[in-house]
Amino acid sequence: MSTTPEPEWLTDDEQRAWRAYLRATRQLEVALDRDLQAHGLSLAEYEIISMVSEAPGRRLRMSYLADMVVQSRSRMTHTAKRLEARGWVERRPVLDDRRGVELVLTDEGWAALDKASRVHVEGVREHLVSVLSPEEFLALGSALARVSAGLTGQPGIPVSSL
Amino acid sequence: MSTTPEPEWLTDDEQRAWRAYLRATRQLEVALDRDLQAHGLSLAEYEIISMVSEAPGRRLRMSYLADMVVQSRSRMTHTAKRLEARGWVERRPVLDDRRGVELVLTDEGWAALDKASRVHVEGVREHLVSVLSPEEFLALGSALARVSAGLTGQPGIPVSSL
DNA sequence: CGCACACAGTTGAATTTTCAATTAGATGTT
DNA sequence: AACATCTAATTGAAAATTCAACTGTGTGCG
Repeated sequence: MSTTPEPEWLTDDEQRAWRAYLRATRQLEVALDRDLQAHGLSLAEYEIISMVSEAPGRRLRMSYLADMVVQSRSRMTHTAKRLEARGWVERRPVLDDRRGVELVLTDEGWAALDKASRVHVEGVREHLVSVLSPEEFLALGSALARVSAGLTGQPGIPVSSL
Repeated sequence: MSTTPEPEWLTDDEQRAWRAYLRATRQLEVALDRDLQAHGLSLAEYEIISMVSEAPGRRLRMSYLADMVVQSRSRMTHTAKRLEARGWVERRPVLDDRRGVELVLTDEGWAALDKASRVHVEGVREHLVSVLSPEEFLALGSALARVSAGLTGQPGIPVSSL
């Protein structure tokens, strides 16, 4: 038998960076979530209705949304049900694809989003943007955009195939 | 009555950066979590035993851990219970402070961590580190370290007080 | 000392998320 | 047309997380 090859461990600097990443992203999530809670929604819910609000016709398909906000379809369904119960969205069948469902933002949903969005930007500015220089923030954005691209579409079986 | 002052909305660039942040961080979490699942633990659990393993005596207090990994104390308790049930940690009362409990990593826990850590670093390298230049990655780390510092210790009532 | 308050951790119920089917419709191939 | 396969979405139970209440214990102070 052969010994398992040692992976390339993180250097001290890298380790520090990675730990900072984990802690900061969680703290930020918690902070933003807490602020939104006061307006009756979670960050995940906010992201959903926020995306819907920007789409033409204020409507977006479940599966597309699930991909964008990185939630399982199942979770998307449950969350949509709750949002619907609050009267913030309606679910309507898609015309061309009879399997499809789209979420439509209601006026109440729009109003709720309007209020929440103020709190949200302020949080993002205060906790993230204002702490970094403008260049730093944009650099972070473009770095993570690349990370996201690398992670998109390649489910679990990255290599070999053919 | 007076109109609510408009908050300083994000510019298009900023908005893009922020969206990239949200999506990338979630995708990365999902990817790393998926890899660890195969070894029977979640990323959150991994972080906990990983921190414990580095502490002198392989032991760390609950409340300290909760702060480090950004989890509520309640969640920390539940998670610790599960880890204990798997035999990966033991819970022991702290000597000086009779309110305190510390988590001690068992040999089984150490073994599990040893296996999982390989998968974990590889994931971090593949999905994050390798996508960025070394400078970029370290810059991201230092930027987020500042974000974290800004978020640490200031619970919910940041201003005024006195 | 005695009291008020803060801190560490736990508990169990409510809520949310995950997980493993399941239904139904689209797509591609022969 | 008939078949297998894939995609969209839902369902309900299991598992994890949050939430609010609660038990002990440390701390500061009159």
